[in-house]
Amino acid sequence: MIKELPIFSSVESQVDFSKYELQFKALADQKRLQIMYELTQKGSVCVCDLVDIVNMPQSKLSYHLKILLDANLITKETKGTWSYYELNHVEVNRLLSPELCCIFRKSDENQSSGCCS
Amino acid sequence: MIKELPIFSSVESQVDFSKYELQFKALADQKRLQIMYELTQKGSVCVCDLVDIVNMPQSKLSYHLKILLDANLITKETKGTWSYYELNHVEVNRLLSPELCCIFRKSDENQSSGCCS
DNA sequence: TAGTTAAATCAATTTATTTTGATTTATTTA
DNA sequence: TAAATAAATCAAAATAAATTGATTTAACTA
Repeated sequence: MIKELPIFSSVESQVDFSKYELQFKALADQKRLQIMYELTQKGSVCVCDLVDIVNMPQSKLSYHLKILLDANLITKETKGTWSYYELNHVEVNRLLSPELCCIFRKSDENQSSGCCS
Repeated sequence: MIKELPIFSSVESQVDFSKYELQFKALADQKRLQIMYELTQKGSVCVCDLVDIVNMPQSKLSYHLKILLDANLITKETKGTWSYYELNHVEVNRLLSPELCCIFRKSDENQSSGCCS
């Protein structure tokens, strides 16, 4: 069996995937996906409540929220002592398929698109 | 300042995100994203060529290919001694946004959707 | 058959990420 | 003002993932 010659350029096609790496890293954890899911369900939630919802020690939750925030997948608004977090729907939609976005979309806000079977 | 009472159920909404965790973990690496990109560009590529294309030692490449394969993001076909890998477009499209999928779609095969500006 | 090449696997090391509990800073309430 | 609560941060320990070079298995070729 004779193999045809490879057609490759040793000039590396350097596309910068660093932003995606950061975002996929943030998504690559069940705990963080659950946090995102709960934010989808409940809208805006403060850390003090989220601690009970996801059943996590506060410092651990804070760590994971920071990773999601740095990846721009959630947003934060501080009111006095409390910090409220929300899903960044725009960025999530930019990244994930309509099918997947559905998981992070409340069932009563199914817009235009024909997803969410 | 008085905070409203939390409305949460301590009954954990256990959605299973394990499959997504696996897939996002596979995507959460620039080297693997580059491998996927090259498979998109070149179609079906054997490991022996890919070694030069992505400029990686063989055992390292093999390790990363396995992670992508286990996540069902690529497929493998063995012909004799050679193993040819391809992008699993169906699965990638199922997971990622049209915008993102464009990165993993050859420029001459832009179908229906109005993406790839 | 002997030698060569392709590609997977292995074990050891290195590097990165996560968890933990304590501390800190800021804000609020009594 | 003093005590209490919210949430971020820190350093250490624990876990997990990636890299390396060597080895192995299989298939091809001379």
